[in-house]
Amino acid sequence: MGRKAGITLDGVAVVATTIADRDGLEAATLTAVASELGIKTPSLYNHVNGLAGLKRLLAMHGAQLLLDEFKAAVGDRGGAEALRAIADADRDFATRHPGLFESFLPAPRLGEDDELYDAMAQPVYLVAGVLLNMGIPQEEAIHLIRAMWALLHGFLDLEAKGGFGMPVEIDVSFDAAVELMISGIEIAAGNANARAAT
Amino acid sequence: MGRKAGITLDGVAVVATTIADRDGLEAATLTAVASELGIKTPSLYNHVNGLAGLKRLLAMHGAQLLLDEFKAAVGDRGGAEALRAIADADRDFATRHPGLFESFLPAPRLGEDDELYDAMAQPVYLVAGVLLNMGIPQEEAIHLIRAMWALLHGFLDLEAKGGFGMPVEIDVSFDAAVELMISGIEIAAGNANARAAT
DNA sequence: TACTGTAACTAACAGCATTAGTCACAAGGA
DNA sequence: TCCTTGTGACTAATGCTGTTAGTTACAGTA
Repeated sequence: MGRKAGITLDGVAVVATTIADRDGLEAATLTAVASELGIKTPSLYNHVNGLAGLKRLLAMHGAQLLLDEFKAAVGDRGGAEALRAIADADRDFATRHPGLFESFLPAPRLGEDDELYDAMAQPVYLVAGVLLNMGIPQEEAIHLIRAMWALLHGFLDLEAKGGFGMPVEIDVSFDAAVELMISGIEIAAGNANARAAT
Repeated sequence: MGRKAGITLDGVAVVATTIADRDGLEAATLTAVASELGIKTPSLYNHVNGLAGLKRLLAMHGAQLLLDEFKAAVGDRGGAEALRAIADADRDFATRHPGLFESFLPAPRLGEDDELYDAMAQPVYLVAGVLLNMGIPQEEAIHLIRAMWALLHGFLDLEAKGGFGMPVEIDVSFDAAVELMISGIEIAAGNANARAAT
């Protein structure tokens, strides 16, 4: 006994992600993760600060993955096309990683866990960048980002948890909702640019 | 021992709601509820089918309360005014009953628990009624309801869980998001009515 | 008055997170 | 080469969940 089992923090994250996505976030217990890794539960404390630490690791892992996928989806596009790409990538992510996606919230309060806060803010900053590039002034962009983020989060959460009743034509609904939001944003951008031109 | 303690299902619901709203949904355990009621944990099984039953009771209670508040808020208004009233009532509800609000999702799959499914669908039907009265055809209304519902749910969930970062000007953001959605709905209603007039 | 159902109880157990204390191995320095 | 030290596994034990089984006192009804 006392052998090293070659366990890395990344390995823990991957195993926890697999379990969370397969069996639901609440199934990603210390016991389940340890068992999957072939070690006893208390040994996990050498890698992670209890259950809270495991959840944090999951959120961190998810935030980085989501940012990567956003960047890949956006490429060098901008404007409405970039927003559509982000929306689709977000839904794709939520579909492929339901457990990880769920671990995203609650967000830490600012000053509580700055590193995690920062990681989770990155995808939002990316959206912010798109809006600012469209010519929307910062004071206005805050509200539009929140609206966009709320729509995406709400839609995907409802979809994941069956809150839409019958799962009929949800693809159409998603596209319609995103287009609705994008038109609103484009109108705001148009107004802002018109003001700037005078 | 063996005395009746005069406990009603409604009493259980009220106590559970109080705890959930005060200390968070996860604090509404069988032990906590039983303790607050002055009985032992296993005795709760005479009223409620375990923890799942308690959560169900909470969701049921919340759905009915929300429907009442929606109806009171809407009154005999219609159109955009009704939608604004619903949005504000929803946010008000989420603020006053954070635990209860959280218990709303996950929704049961259709056929799994029809009574709860129906109770949770009522508030949605109310929104549906408003849209149909605005002249929006049913096929289109489905998508708009989902968008509206997703926006509200997402916004309130993010707000409750601190997902917006700094809590600055959230009132403004909420109004802006709701107005954005309502303009989209009004445009759709205008188009539909124009088509109908020809 | 006897009967029956309800709603409380005690006892016991399993699964979870968590803490404390122990021990084997691997690596680095004398 | 040997000794020291730190890492990362372990066992043991605790407390808090929910849950089941079996028991018992009371209230209302036949």
